[in-house]
Amino acid sequence: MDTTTKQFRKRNAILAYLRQTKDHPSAEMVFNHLKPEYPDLSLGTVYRNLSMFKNKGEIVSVGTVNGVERFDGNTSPHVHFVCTGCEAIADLPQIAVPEALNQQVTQQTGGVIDACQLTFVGKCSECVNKKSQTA
Amino acid sequence: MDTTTKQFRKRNAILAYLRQTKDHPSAEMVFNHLKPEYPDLSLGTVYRNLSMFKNKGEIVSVGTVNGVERFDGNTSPHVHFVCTGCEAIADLPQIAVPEALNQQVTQQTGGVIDACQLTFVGKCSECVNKKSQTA
DNA sequence: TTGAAAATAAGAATAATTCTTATTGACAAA
DNA sequence: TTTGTCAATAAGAATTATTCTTATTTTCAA
Repeated sequence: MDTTTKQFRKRNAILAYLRQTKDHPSAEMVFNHLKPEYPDLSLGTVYRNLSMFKNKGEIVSVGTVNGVERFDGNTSPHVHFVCTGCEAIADLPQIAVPEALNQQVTQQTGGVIDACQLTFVGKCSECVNKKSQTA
Repeated sequence: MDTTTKQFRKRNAILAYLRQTKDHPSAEMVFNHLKPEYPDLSLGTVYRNLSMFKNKGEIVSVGTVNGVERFDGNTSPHVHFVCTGCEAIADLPQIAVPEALNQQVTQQTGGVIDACQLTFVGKCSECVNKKSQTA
């Protein structure tokens, strides 16, 4: 019975979704997206696998918004924009972190740098408009 | 009885500690630090006040390390260095975020930028040494 | 003093995340 | 092919982080 096979490898579905989506979903968002197709999917499984993929470097955490961790299947370093209105996280692919900064930090700390996170926080144009409509 | 007075205004003690320390403590770290002096301090009170100070802009969140939020009493924007070994967060006061980046982002998004977080993640010199000793 | 409203805080409740244990898959040996 | 063993996977239980509810204290005007 091939449904039995389908029942497993939920791990793959989780990774595939992260890779494919342009959102930067939380564990719960991933769960909600996959639950219809995998009815006996557990939220714990989503957390466990996200954590495992993160450790393996297959996905990346882009920090937390209102206490909820968000993930990105795109591991190449890029800048993020977090909207405090709708809680969306968008990529800013055309902006790069100046390499000179890394070198400065290495010098100052005397340690080793693994990653650099640059995040802009604000309101996206949509939420700015919504706000002005209300007022 | 003036001990009664001391029993309250724990809020002030929380803010004072954040202002004075160079660590970037979590709610629990703040709780552990103040508990000896304020034996009936509740962890909930620490969370609530940290959240309130954050909203008022008197302190700032510097993100989470291993799922635990960390705070900074220094609200002037500066760069952080997170050590994944000892979970310490240090300031890098001499490094500034290039203003040109802000302008780029404003143009690209068409939205409003409230803040910019630049964080370097790696191992501090101490943890690098520890690691090589073990090997 | 006393009464009402605001401020403050403890403990209860909830939400996020991790741990434990049971189930399934893979695959070598019979 | 079956069966046994070990690794992989996952569900639900448990734990930890955070927020909510309700009780206590303070303030201050009457």
